[in-house]
Amino acid sequence: MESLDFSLDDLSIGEERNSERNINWRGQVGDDTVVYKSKNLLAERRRRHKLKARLLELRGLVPNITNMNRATIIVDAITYIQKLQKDVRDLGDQLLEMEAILEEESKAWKTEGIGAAEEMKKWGIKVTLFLINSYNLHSHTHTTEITVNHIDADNLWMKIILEKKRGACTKLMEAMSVVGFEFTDTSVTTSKGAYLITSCLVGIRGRMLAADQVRELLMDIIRSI
Amino acid sequence: MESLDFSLDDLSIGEERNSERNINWRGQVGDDTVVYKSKNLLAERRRRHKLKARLLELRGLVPNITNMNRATIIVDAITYIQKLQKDVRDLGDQLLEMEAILEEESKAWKTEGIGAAEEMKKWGIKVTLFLINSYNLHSHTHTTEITVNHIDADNLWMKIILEKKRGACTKLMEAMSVVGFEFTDTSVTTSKGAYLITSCLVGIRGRMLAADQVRELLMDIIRSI
DNA sequence: GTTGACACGTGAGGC
DNA sequence: TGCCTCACGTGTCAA
Repeated sequence: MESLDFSLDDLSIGEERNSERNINWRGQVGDDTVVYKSKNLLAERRRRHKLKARLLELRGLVPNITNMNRATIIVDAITYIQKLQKDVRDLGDQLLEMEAILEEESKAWKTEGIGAAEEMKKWGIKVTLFLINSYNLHSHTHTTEITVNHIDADNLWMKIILEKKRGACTKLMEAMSVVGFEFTDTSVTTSKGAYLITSCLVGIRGRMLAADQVRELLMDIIRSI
Repeated sequence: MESLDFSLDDLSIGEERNSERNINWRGQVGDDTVVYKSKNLLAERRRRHKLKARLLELRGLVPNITNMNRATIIVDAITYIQKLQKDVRDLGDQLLEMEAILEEESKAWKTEGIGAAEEMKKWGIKVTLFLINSYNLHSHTHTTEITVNHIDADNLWMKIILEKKRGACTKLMEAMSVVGFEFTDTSVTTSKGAYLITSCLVGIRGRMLAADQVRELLMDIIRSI
């Protein structure tokens, strides 16, 4: 359609003079020189140059240069943008994952308290030991009460009410550490010959036992003390 | 439009053959029909359409669309690529930083408290702690704060903010127990490289030292750790 | 009426 | 040679 119109227009223009707007006229100068006149000739030239400059600028941004062609420049830019978008997505995911890990670690730091697992366990033991030492009564374990609840996948909250017995808590902590548990945010209170121990239990990541199992474990340990 | 063009071109091409290379000539067919002849007319048209398609595809990738212009499409693509590059850079930096932190934490985990002071500073813990304990006495290290108050004749209340260090708390407790003190109602919290220990100190009856003396004792112990 | 943007056909030049 | 790419001038349409 357009080409048909153009051809007709060109025919008319070439053949006869037209005074319409955007008047471009081809004046015959002399015998063989044809002078082209168009009002937007210069503007069009500027536009073309600008576009070319933009394209070159775009090409300068793309590291993977396969060709100088206009089409390939754009294609390269497209693939580059896609790669960048993918990179951003991947990096964002990775960063989120890292943040989650950091958050978890920071949580672990906060709850765990003592840096090394061993240290923490010893720390808990010491606390318990001192509490034990502060009261040197002997008794049996028939008043032991143990509560274990899940906080999340890797953390348990436990409460133990335990009759005072020398070294009991130490051994408890040591035994728990042996099987991979650590005590964090431990609080020990003594009252009327009993310990009240509340603590967060941090298990080995991904290998946390069920609360009931931990409770049984604690029971066994206390029984063996 | 396009199909019409193509058909027209095909028609024109089919009508007459020209053997000149790239030479297009306008032949009069009949009385008023002018047939344009160029061998690359169709190819050029394809090329233009392909370029346009690429541009549209590029535009489809860029979220910030200001205009449909060819130039603005490219400009938008340029700015978008720059933004993406910046994002990638920033995310990479952030990720590197995160990895460094993780590395540091794991190192600190391994070396157990060597970098605790730096970590405390890094997290701004020291400032907070000093603000909290600014009225307290200073010990030999910047990051240790000790407060000791009398509760009654046989009991002291103490608070220690201590840089995390392997075995520090253990040794502290052991040393205190050696000289006849016991810890009761102890709470230990660790956060970002610091211990916060609050405890009641029970001394041997009738031999309780003054609070200052206990504080000095604690400082000596900590200093020796 | 002017301006900007487009598509078009075409010639030139590079593999 | 043919194919491909580009720049150019131009007509047309919309703002």
